[in-house]
Amino acid sequence: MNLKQLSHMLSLSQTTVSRALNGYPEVSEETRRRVMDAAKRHGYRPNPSARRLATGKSGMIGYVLPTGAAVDIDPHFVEFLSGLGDYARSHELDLVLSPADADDEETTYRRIVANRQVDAVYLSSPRPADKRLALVNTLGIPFIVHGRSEGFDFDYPYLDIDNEGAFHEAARLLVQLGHKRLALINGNDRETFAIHRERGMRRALAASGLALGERHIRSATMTEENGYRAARRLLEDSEPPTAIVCSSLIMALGVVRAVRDLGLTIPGDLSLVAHDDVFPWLRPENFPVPLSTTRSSIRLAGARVAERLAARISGLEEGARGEVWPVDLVVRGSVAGAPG
Amino acid sequence: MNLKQLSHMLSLSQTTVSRALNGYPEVSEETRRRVMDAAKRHGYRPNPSARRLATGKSGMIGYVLPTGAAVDIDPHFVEFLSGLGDYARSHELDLVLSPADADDEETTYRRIVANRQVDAVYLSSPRPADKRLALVNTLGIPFIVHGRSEGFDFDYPYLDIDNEGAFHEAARLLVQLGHKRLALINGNDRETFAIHRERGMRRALAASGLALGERHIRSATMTEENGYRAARRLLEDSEPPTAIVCSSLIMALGVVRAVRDLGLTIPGDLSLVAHDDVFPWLRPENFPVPLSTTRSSIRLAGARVAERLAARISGLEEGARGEVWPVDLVVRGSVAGAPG
DNA sequence: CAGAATAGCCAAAGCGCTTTGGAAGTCTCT
DNA sequence: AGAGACTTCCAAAGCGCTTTGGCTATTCTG
Repeated sequence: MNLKQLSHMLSLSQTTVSRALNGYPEVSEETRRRVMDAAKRHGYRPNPSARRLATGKSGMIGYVLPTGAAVDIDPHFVEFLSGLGDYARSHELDLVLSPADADDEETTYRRIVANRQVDAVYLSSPRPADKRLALVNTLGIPFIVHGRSEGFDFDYPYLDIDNEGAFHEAARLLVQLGHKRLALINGNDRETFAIHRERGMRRALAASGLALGERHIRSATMTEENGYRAARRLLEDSEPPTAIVCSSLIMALGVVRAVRDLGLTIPGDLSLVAHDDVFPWLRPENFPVPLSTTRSSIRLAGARVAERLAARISGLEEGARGEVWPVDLVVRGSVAGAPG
Repeated sequence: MNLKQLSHMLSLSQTTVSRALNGYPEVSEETRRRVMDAAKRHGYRPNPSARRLATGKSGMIGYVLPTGAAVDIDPHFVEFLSGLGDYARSHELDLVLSPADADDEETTYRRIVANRQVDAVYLSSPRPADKRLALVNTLGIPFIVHGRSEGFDFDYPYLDIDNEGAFHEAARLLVQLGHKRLALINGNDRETFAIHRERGMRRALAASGLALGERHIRSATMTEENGYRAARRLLEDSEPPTAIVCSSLIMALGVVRAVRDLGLTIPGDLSLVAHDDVFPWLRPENFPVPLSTTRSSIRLAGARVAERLAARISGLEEGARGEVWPVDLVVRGSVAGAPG
């Protein structure tokens, strides 16, 4: 069933039927109802390919997926996707993942924009002065950044959590508990979120006249192994920290293992706080010692990004609106007063 | 730059230019070269929307993503995706994720094939007599199943690992080590992979005159917490197992925690083997006691599925070829002879 | 060397939708 | 009653590609 058949069936022109279906005003209410009815009854669905060709709109949102033998997709991605899907489903929005060589995402961005494959894109894990962001901005396709960049002379729409505030609060709590030597096990420090977290922590320490020594910061991709290594390094130092703030639950697993291997205990010898993106399959309350966390559901963020993307596509949202979500600090058994 | 302009520029018809570009034989080699050159020089890229409308082919592969507030996307998905992306990238194949209500995926499948949004789809986590599989089979769109179903009177193309063989081997090893009371902590037992694993284990036990008691099988979605609960249940039983085979690394985390909580040790009191899909962020050799595993890279599977999907789209692969990958058994410190 | 086959090219007809630029019909106002 | 302003609909021109059905030369057959 296509437009031609449907309109013939109704003894109307394709124009009128098309307009009736798409809610244009220049068609009488009665006609519109008649058309709508017939369309529903015959299960008419406009052919998206044809519509695309005519309008240039695809009804899809895009994401450029960096790939390569050495590139691992972050498991956070899947949770974000859950949220995105939740929203997209109810709006018949599809998501197209365009895999790109991690060393050359630009070509792919240019391609999907030139081809008008998607109506909007989102970017994630931005870095300061991220090239992708500048590119997408000049290409003129609607977009939203999940996270933030820095160092641009233009504004852009984003959704981010208050990483700085979260780690500020976490550190402040630890300081209040009497800790003087804090350490940070961060994610990849070329990404903005990691920079913000470090900044938050430094600010909290500075407020009490303390500092975060260079040897007390470790940064690496967020795997269990890297958490372990970082913790070993820190704890075997001559001046080991009495509290660690950690950028991810997965790394925290490694930290816990290191603490055990060294015969130490949480929170007796070490207080631990980690950031929790809320995975269904790994929960901080189920750590050997329930883990204190800064918590923010990445899934909710996914849904919100989808919602805003949809709004931008339909012109309901404009401008460079930034949105920053507060982060909960959830205190559990893994923190205690500083030892000794 | 579109076809019209390009052909005008070459003083050729659109027909000829189109054919030259698409490798049709009825154009002379010299002309083809001339056309190819000009196309490259001017960066001509055929408009995919137009091509789609004309041919019905989209150059994308599809995946229907079950979503919903109560639905969690498996973290394995992201690893599979890495592999898929690896292959797809080099072939300019995009992947479109169509989120669907987990209770009604059928509508979405029908939509994407009716709309010809994708040239092929893949299914994952199939169950016995999986409706999606029957549906996709009758809809006539090229597809590949990642995993296997059972109980159909037709064959279908799939890629699966030898789950039965893997768990057979794992159990056999444990039996050889003298274990008599084995337990299985499985994934969702409505999925075929879980059924196969159970079958493999039963077969190994039966071969030695042993059996897998109902109380020694637990099945749940693969989270740390479920692993913990299952292990507690098993180990606090009046006849606790001396060895556990576990369907995932994430669940194994929970098992390890339970063992600790109960004051037991691995492998002294309990031998443990788990299946490892090879996550970059959680490695069995880094468990408190290095974990023995049945190992199969889900990422490689993703790449292979993409490759076969591409082959099916271009008609290079036909028929219902099933492909089953063997699984490595990797023995590490978490297994030992049965206690006392 | 006539007739058949083949190679190489082209005009035009789709693919199924949206949108432009009217054209008729109906009302309103002076 | 005629001019202007709406309202409601339509024919036809795209969107940019592929593909069908020829139409010329050129080459091959017997």
